[in-house]
Amino acid sequence: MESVFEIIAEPNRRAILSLLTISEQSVGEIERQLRMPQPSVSKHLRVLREAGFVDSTVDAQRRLYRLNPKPLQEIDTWLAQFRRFWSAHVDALERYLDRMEHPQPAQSKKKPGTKPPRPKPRKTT
Amino acid sequence: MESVFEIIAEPNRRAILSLLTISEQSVGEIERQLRMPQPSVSKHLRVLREAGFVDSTVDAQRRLYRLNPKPLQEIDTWLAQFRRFWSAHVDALERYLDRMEHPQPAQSKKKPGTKPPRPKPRKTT
DNA sequence: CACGTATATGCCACTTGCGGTATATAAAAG
DNA sequence: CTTTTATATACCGCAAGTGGCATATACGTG
Repeated sequence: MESVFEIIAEPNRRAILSLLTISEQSVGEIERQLRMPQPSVSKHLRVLREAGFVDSTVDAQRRLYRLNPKPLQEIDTWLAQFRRFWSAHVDALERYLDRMEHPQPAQSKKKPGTKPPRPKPRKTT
Repeated sequence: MESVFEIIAEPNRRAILSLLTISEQSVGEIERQLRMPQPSVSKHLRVLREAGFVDSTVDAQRRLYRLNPKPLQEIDTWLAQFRRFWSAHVDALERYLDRMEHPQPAQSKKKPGTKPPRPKPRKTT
């Protein structure tokens, strides 16, 4: 359970994280809303807490849990390297729309690519 | 191994995906660059292929694998719901810099929030 | 203090994924 | 056709994560 990716691999933990985007919640509230046994909730919260996905504060007998975005940012950072791959489609659409808006204005100079290199088109598998 | 999250939970698979951002690669090339045993590479590629993370084409005895961004977009979409949480820090910085630039101009009316609601400040755990 | 509520933890059984090794398949080379 | 190269698959053993259940801990209430 070292990496952030393993943490969010568990569906119930992802559900808890999503739930906490609404507002902070006690264990009991999570238990009821997600309809999962209390020990299970506590265990998953423990994992999330130790991995830094959530913080908790004490409110009498309750523990209030709230989201901590740091580890999720880490995942977002890892994803960054792949963004250019799906922006490829958008770029193609952009070029298409551009041609629609400016129907061949004589000989416009080709704009030097300001965006990161795009993956080559691929033949289907 | 149903969900995309479980797929990317495995470090070697993430390494393969990162490697494929450079260009398409054969099994042998991946094997050498990542220094992992060939059966291991093939197994992970199988998982990635069946989950739609990669496509493959045949080149004689070789199989060329290349990235397919679709499932990664899915992860990105899931992450979207948390983005407002880390933009919170940026907002705080923005407000700070704003105060620096405009040193208390009498009583400036509080600008109504145009951005999505921000999580409340939290007392430390 | 006894009791109820809220949460955490310990234990156990089960499943599943991974690494390793050997082997099968398939195409090229000789 | 035999051999070599490239990749896939089958089998096995192990480790780790998860769910379920019982129980411990801690706080509030009467």
